[in-house]
Amino acid sequence: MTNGPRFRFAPSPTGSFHVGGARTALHNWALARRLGGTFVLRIEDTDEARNRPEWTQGIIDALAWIGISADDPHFEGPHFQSEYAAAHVAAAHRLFEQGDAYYCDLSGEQIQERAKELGLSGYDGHSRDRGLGPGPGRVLRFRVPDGITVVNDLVRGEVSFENSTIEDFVLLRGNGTPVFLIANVVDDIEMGITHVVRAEEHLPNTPKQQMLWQALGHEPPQWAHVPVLVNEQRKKLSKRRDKVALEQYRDEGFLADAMVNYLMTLGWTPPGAEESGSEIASWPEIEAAFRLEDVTHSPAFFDVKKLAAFNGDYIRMMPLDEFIERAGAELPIEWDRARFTAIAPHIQERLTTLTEVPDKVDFLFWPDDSPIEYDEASWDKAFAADWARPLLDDVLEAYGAIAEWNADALKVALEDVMARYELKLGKAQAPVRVAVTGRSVGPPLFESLEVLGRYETLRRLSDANERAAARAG
RNA sequence: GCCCCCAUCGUCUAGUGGCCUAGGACACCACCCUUUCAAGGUGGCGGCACGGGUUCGAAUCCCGUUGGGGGUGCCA
Repeated sequence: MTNGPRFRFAPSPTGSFHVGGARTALHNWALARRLGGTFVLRIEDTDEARNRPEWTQGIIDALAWIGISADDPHFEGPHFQSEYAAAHVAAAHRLFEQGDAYYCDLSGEQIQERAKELGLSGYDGHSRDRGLGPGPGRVLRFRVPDGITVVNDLVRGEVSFENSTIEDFVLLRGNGTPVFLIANVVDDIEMGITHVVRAEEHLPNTPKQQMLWQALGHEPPQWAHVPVLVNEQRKKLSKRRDKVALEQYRDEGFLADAMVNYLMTLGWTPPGAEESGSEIASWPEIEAAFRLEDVTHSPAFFDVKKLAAFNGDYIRMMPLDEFIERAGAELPIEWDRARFTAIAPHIQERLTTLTEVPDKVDFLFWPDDSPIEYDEASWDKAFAADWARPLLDDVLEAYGAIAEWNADALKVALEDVMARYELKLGKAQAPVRVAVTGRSVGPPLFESLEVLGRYETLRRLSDANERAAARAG
């Protein structure tokens, strides 16, 4: 608990954690920490249709993954909106008693009919002065006052709304339960929230909420509406169409640091990016520099390609032992760790995500004497030239005679052979690589052979030789 | 329909009236390096939506147009 400004992040539990939510959480978190304030987590669980207890843990875990730790002194919560239901209702009743709200007994169909007749788009304020009291099936509506509501937004400046365009919105449903608008405001008031930083889609709600704050006798908070994240069609990222689950990116081998860094570059630029020629920035740097005033006003496309580029950078920046540990976790349990450790430095700079690791090194873990699965396209290309088979033959002989089985010796031996064919290393290594790994691309060849060992290397070379002979014949 | 927001390279952005012949990042292309593939280096392609103002001067200010997006529930 701190005395500074109080921010809040108020997701509704829906099963997976949206990357857009992660971004706004990060915004709130950066500000709360830098300003010596508090990040309040509130679970908006009042919609019973979509709410399960395990979703809450999912949110906490997701936040922890991106560095928003419930153990941090700047973190408060989780609070549950459902636990404040009595306060929501009480506030609504108070509004009724003050005359700021009134009951209405019109059904949805009736409202639509009236609107159609009157040429309006929504509720016409039919019950404003009918003096109805509470009763079953009656909703409580807020009496929107005349005038103009000006929302002061930290990212957009002043946004004004003509109150006449805002209909008298519902506070309490026919069954007496509160709706989001009032629940949200009452919670924010109860929790002493000073800054509401959320996605732009909430901007149209804001005048209504501001009126509620005022009617309830409080100064509205500082509002800030950050632009939404969109897909390639420029539509708001949605769970239905788009890949938005943070957990999914995590499972696909994306690093939290890369995700956080990338998310923060959407709508904002880390300091010094232009001078350094890089948008890579550590969280402390980001936290120290992030300001709502600097956030862009237009929606940003969530570009997985760029995320992947960041991820590759972050993998390369990892200390080797950390890389070995984390990449090793992606490997099948039965694969020999020492063997992986030996090849690890050679694959670290060749990755985009951690989950690619097994495919990069699998040839080192095939059981001895098992048949090699060749990629046919690679094979055909590597053995197309007529020198390929004789060269492989010579390499097999030369490697059989190698005294010290290490990368340098293996390279020298191949260079001796290829000289006879007047080939360059780039070409000469191709048949050897395909023979041993089954593919035309992979980690540096001689290091791979060193790790693979003499026995398997010779055996695979020999197998390939036979196959090449069979095909030639 | 109505309300609100937005508009710089394909994408993310820098830019707050002269420093802009518009800068960087991702992507793409070429070259270099090279043991394949990467990584790295160098270079290139590519943008201020349009039209009016204001001003000595506009990417930057104003108006309009067009185009996008969001909201418009007894969901959150």
